[in-house]
Amino acid sequence: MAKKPHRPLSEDALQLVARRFAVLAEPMRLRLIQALFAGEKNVSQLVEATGGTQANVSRHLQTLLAAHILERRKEGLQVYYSISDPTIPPLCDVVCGAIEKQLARQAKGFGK
Amino acid sequence: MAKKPHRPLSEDALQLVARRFAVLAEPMRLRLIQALFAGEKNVSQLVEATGGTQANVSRHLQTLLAAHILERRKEGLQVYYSISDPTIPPLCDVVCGAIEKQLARQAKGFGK
DNA sequence: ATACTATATGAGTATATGCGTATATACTTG
DNA sequence: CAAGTATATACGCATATACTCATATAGTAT
Repeated sequence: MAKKPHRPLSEDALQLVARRFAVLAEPMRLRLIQALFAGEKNVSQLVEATGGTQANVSRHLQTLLAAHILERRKEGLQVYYSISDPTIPPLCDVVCGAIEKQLARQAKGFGK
Repeated sequence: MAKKPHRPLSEDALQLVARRFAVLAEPMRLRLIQALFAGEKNVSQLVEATGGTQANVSRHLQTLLAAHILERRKEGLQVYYSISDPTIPPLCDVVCGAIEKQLARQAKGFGK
């Protein structure tokens, strides 16, 4: 089975892809994901790592959870979150690479 | 030079990454990108391919252009757009793969 | 010049979403 | 049971952005 090229996406799939990108389009959520690259953390640790408020961190964690990007594990009072979607790290790598090129281009004077 | 793992992103880089994801978080823009996988097209062709209005298609094209995802080429009255960022196809592949898994999971009854 | 075509943009409106404050829920301990 | 701690959520406000309609701009042709 050869690798398929880009087949057209159904309308439903399109909405899901857009939704997935939207979930990743918030700096605070990216901070959370980044903090979790090192391994699972509980909410308090994530509040500290990101500098956000507890309410806001919790909200964003729910968003990432609903998107099946994170998973949670309860241990007494604490809730530990970790990255459950293996496509997230390579995804971030690709985008970061593109951003770095863009930043490098801008550093040289981006008038083209 | 070994491949670097995930180094922490600067605040600026974080904003840019978030912005990039946001640009990709609209179904119409994904439709445009998808239509352009096959090669460059002018605005009228993209209007037809996506089923959007001319004004809306044009606006989204400007957004993609500003994000350095597309490039434009004028030929008389027509303006031809094409994908200029080589990271876009692999990016879409990764996300589409994840979405397909998610859809497959849902299809089997997603109560876990 | 005028008329026509292709594309871009300004204005207004509707919807979505992020954040802060306060409160609710869940769990532990005494 | 009450009190305390960790996490989640409801509400309201402010802002961002997608969309439509109308118009502006750029280029072609007569």
